[in-house]
Amino acid sequence: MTRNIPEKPSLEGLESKWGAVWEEDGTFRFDRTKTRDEIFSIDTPPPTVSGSLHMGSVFGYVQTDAHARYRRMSGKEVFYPMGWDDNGLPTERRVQNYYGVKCDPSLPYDPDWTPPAEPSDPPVAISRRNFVDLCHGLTQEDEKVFEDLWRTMGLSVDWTQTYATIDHVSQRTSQKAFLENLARGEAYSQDAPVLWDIDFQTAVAQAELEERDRGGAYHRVAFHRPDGTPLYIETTRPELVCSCVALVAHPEDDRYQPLIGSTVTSPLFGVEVPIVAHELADPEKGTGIAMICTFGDTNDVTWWRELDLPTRAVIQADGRLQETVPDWLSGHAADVYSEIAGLFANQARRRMAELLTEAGDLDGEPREIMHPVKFYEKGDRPLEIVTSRQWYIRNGGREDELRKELLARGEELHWVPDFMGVRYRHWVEGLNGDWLISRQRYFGVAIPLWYPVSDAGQVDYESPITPDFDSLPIDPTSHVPPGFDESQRGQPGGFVGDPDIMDTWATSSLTPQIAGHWVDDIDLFQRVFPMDIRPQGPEIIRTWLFSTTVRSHFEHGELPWHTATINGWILDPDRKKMSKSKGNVITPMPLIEEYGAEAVRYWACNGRPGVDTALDMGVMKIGRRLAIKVLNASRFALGFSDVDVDESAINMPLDRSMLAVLAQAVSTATSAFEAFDYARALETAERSFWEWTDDYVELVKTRAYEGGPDAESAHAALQVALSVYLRLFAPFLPFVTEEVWSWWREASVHKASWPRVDEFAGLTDDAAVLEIASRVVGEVRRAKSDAKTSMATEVTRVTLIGSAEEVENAKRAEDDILGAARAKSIQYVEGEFAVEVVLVEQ
RNA sequence: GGGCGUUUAGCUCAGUUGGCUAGAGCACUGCCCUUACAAGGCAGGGGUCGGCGGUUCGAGUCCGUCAACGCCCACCA
Repeated sequence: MTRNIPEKPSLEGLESKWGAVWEEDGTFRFDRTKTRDEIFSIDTPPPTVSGSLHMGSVFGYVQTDAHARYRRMSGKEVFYPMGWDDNGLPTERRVQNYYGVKCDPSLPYDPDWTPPAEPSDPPVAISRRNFVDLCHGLTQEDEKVFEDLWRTMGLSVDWTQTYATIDHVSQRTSQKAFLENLARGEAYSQDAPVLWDIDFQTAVAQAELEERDRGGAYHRVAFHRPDGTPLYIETTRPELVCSCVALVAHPEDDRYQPLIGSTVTSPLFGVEVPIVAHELADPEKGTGIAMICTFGDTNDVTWWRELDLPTRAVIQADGRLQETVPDWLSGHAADVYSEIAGLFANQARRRMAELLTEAGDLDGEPREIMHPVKFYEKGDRPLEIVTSRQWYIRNGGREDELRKELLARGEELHWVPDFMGVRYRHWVEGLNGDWLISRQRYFGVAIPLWYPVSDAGQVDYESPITPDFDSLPIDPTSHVPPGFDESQRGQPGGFVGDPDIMDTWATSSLTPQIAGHWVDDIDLFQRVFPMDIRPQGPEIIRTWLFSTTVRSHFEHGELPWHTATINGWILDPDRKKMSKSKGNVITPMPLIEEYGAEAVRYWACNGRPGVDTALDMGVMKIGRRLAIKVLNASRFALGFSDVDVDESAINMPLDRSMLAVLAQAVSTATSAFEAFDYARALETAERSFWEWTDDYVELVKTRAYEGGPDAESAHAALQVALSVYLRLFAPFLPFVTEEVWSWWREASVHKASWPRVDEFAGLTDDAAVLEIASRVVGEVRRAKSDAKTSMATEVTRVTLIGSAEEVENAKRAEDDILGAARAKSIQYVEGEFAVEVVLVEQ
């Protein structure tokens, strides 16, 4: 092929130019005829499309892309799909805000309804189906934005292999896997207290909790013993005195031991409650004796369950205390309760403090404290505990045997970096319950079950009716179970559909099965599963990584992937974690426009695996400079000939020495990539390339311009080296390397083979030749710099003082040294290394 | 309260199994339009490798301990 080298190569426009070519040519299209051992499969994280774009999104994906490109060049067929996580609460919340709507499942579907032009305030109530339609529509727009970003960044995903966690295949996969879990007894439902978000009005799982420090106050409240003496407890939740079912102290606490088994009455309400003993009661906290309410915190749930206490719940799903007076209160107690009925917990708390004070049962002023309070990670108000029927998948939180098996999976998984495995272990060891997967929300995969209704009108939750696999996905609120018809919905002798959806993790825990088409293309699935790598962020080890492991363990009896590569956090330039709440999120597009996609990629690939990395425009500038350098150096290296020069021309010691040095770099970069250390591979290539341009290129210049066979050797060596450097950089700088490749090669550099050391067989000489030549020229440059003169200045005489070996090696590159030094002659003296330079005749 | 990670030049970071005067880029200083590159090149100044204590012929690297920062987990009395 004839070389076609532009006069003034530039980075401008390369992203769109090559993005279009790759799409057109199907460069990254997956070839499914390959077998499992020939394939490298990636369980790409589906980004939450309703979330904000920020540099954190770019960071990990680019690192993975670099690795994918390495594997592709190494001869693997890379299965690199892209998913969109559009399922679930984040999308619902975005739709609510974007259009000013809220979902009211009691409303009928209105096929003609269109969203208001401006977000409506207050929100318009719409039917569940209208609401879900809006979610679908908006997520498609959001997905487009992400796809554009990924394409601009040059991710080498196969864009024909995309999925969305709410699409047909995902729903089918999710429902089928759930039904399999149910059939094997791995999924079950239970009516029990759960952590509950009062704003979203849904149950939440342990994995979605976070604790936030909130102000509270210890209220020292008097209960009364039969003889009237007060017994003080301390509580931050005096509004729950009406829900108190017992007081609890540690069994070995001498202060309270004599009271165990006796009763006290609650203040204001006069309810008689027992004093019980349990190890969980901490003698150090408060007065050492605590009030057990149903339910103020997860401790209460434990005590209630283990001590078999009655239930006296007043907090409703909306977070308010119920309006009607509870049946365990009457007379004066009922009057007191009416003071707090219908209030939110925090309002009731203040009122109760006043009432307790009036009654003389509050000792002193409430004592302000800061304490950790459980929140739903996406929520704004503290979680309450509400009893409700929910679906669970076993995860070892309640069974030692399963927990051990899942811990063993964590050991079996190859973690990069390895210390990330500890986070998995700690999470599994710390689980305190099974995985709650049902959510009382709308936009998600339905729990594919109906329940029979008895002739007496009772719903039988213990005998769910399941759909046929072929009918999946189904929506039990609109589809009818086999053997029934719609008129029997909700009727005695009929059925009801489960109104709940599954949590988003219940579906995204199946991404290998979804991307690999487990439900509808088992041939493809077997070619890609178990996947090679799962790249992801550290914060979702407890959710995504763990839940995917659980599902695969149950469904396939093996790990879903061989290796998990965990990326670090992105910190803002002040080294603070970027988060929306801090308002320091930096979006990628402006940076890409300013520095170019390759500069941003360079920055991302400079972050070490798993290491938190600060956003640094300085690093991006270096990346941009490197890309420009690649263009210019390539122009030089290819500019001596119109066609390829035969490698057999490479016979000059300096050229062969350079190739020996280059072979070293190839070896190092390759082993770095094999260890998933893209950053070291980049650093190796970059350092080597920079030395190549600074030293070798300067040394060879004079000879390269002279013509003749010695020049041919240089031309061929430059060409071989450039071919290697372009391929070493291709995973990191896909656009500029492709551009240069196209000047003199037919196919894509991304389909070229990763450089191998055996390419240099027969082309190398002692690396020491280039090394000594570079040192001598370096000393000459220093002399010129010290003399404050141009590097073009002629040198009268150079004297190299060195060992016999150094002298010998220098002699083998003497003409090149003289040319680069602009020297007329060089003399050699044996001794300790030094270079004497005489600039002008003395 | 526990766990993990980080701490190396003013800034952002390398430093693979312990081994010669600790590296890079940015920033700073000086010089240079040298036929790939002046939105560049060349050269240079700058570091008690967080503190303390060990192991060793030798420690940025291994061990102990303390501190700061970050993240994760932990029963809200």
